[in-house]
Amino acid sequence: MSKTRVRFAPSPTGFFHIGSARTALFNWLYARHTGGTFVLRIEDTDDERNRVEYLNILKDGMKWLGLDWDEGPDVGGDFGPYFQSQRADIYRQYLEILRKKGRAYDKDGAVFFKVSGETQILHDAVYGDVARMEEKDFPIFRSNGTPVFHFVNVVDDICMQITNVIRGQDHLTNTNKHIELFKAFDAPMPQFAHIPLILKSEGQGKMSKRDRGALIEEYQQKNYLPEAVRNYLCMLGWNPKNDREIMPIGEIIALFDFHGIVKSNARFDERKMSHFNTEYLRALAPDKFVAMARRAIETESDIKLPEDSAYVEKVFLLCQPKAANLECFPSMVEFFFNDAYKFDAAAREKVYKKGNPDERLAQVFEVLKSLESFDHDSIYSAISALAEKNGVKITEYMQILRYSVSGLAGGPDLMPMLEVLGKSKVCERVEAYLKR
RNA sequence: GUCCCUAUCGUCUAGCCCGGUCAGGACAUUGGAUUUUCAUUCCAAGAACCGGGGUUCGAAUCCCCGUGGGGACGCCA
Repeated sequence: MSKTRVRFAPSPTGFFHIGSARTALFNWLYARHTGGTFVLRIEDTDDERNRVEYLNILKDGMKWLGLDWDEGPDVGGDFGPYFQSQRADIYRQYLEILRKKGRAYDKDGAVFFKVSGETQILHDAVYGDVARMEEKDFPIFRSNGTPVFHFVNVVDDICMQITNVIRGQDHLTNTNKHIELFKAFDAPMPQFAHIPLILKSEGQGKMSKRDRGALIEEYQQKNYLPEAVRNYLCMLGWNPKNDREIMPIGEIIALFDFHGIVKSNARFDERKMSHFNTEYLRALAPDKFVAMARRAIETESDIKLPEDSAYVEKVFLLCQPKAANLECFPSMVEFFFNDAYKFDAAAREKVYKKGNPDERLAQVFEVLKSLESFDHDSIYSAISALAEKNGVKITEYMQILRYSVSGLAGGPDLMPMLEVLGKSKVCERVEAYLKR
C-alpha cells in the first residue's frame, strides 16, 4: 500500500471561501491521519488576475488555520511545478497520448475528448456507488490553446500520484468525466471522497462569498482564534461519534476518517462558531490571551494602552473569564484605560429601574474613601458592613457602584475590578458621578 | 428541462449498515440557582424521526412512490 497523497487545488480568486477552507481542512486531516502527504496545487490557468496578491490571501488563510502543506508553493517537492500555469508542456504531452489512442479530436479550433459512451461507476468513500454516464464529448483544450479544468485536474492528479481526491459534493456529477479520463490514460484511479456543502445560514443555496461569515479573512479580522474556527469547521459535516465537539486537533486527527463524514449538506451557524471561539478564548493560556487581547485593542480600537504593562495584564486577565470574544473586548475594558468612559444608556435604565440609588452611592463613597487598604476583601467587608447597618442587601450598592465607575451594567467581578482600578480612580470617579 | 446527491429538535448532529432502548449530545431559546455584582458558572424545561404506501409480531432504521432541500448540466474552476 503506497503512502497517502492528497491535494488541495484552489484557484486563487482573491478570497478564501469557508467551503474551500473546509475542503483544505479535510484533505489536511486525512493526510495527517494517515501520515501521508498534503499537496497544495494552484489552479491558476486564468492569467487575467493578479495572482501574487490573491495567492497570498490563500496562503495566509491556510497558515492561519494551521494547514501546513508538504508540497507546493514555497516548499517545493518532487512533483512540481505546483502552479498549473507552469505545466503547459506536461499537458501537451498528455494530449498527445489521447490523440494516439484516438480519444482526442479537433473541432472548431478546440480539442475534444471522445467519451466511451459507457456508464461509469464511482465508488465514493462517502456516498457509496454512484452510476452516471457522460453522453457528450467535452472540450479539453480551448480554441485559444489553453487546457480545461477537467483535463488538467486529472493529468495533475496522475502526475502527482494523488491517491485520494477529497473535494466538495458539487463535483460529484463531474466525476464520471474524470473517471473516463483516468481510464483513457490507463492510470490508476484515486479513491474519491466527496464531502457535503456548506449552506447559507438562512435562505437558499450554498454559502456564497457575499454571505456573512463566508470568508476566512473575516475571522482573521475579527480576531477569532484560528483553533476555534478550525474546530468548528471540523464538526461541520464530520463528527467523531463520541458526543464531543470541542476537541484538540490532535484528537481530531487521530479520529478523522471518511466514515464520520455526513452525507447531507450543513447550514452554517455563526452562533455556534462563536460559542467555539468563546470556549477557546476562555481556555487560552494567560500569556497568550494577553498577547491576543493586546493585539485586538491595538488594531481594532482607539484605546491607548498605558506603559504600565503589569496593569494592562491585570485588567486583561480579570476580564478573560467573562469575555465572549475579542471583537467586543475593547468595549469591555475601555473604562480601565480611559477616564472619559461613556455611560451606556441600556445599563443606566437597568440600574435606575427600581428607583434612584444615588443616595446609596453617596453612602458607599464615604465608606470607600476611608478605607486603609483597597483590596478585594477589605472592600467587600466594608460594603457588606454598610449594607448590614442599613438593613439592605449588598447588591443595592454594587450595581450603582459598578455603573458609576465603568458606565456599564456588566463586566468582570466587581470587587477585584475595584481593586485593579485602584482607590484613587474609584473615588475620583464616584465623586465626579455624584456631582454630575 | 435532464441527470446526480440528500432528508432526525429552529441549527449542527448520534442512532440507520446488523429493525425491538423514555430517539442521545451540542448551539440557540425559556425558567431557576449561585443568600456578592456579572457579559461567568451550574441546573432544569420545551423542542425532531417530511408525507404516503409496503415488508414485518414490531420500522427513525429495510423497499417503493411522492414532496422538500442541494448540486451538476461552460471553450469557469
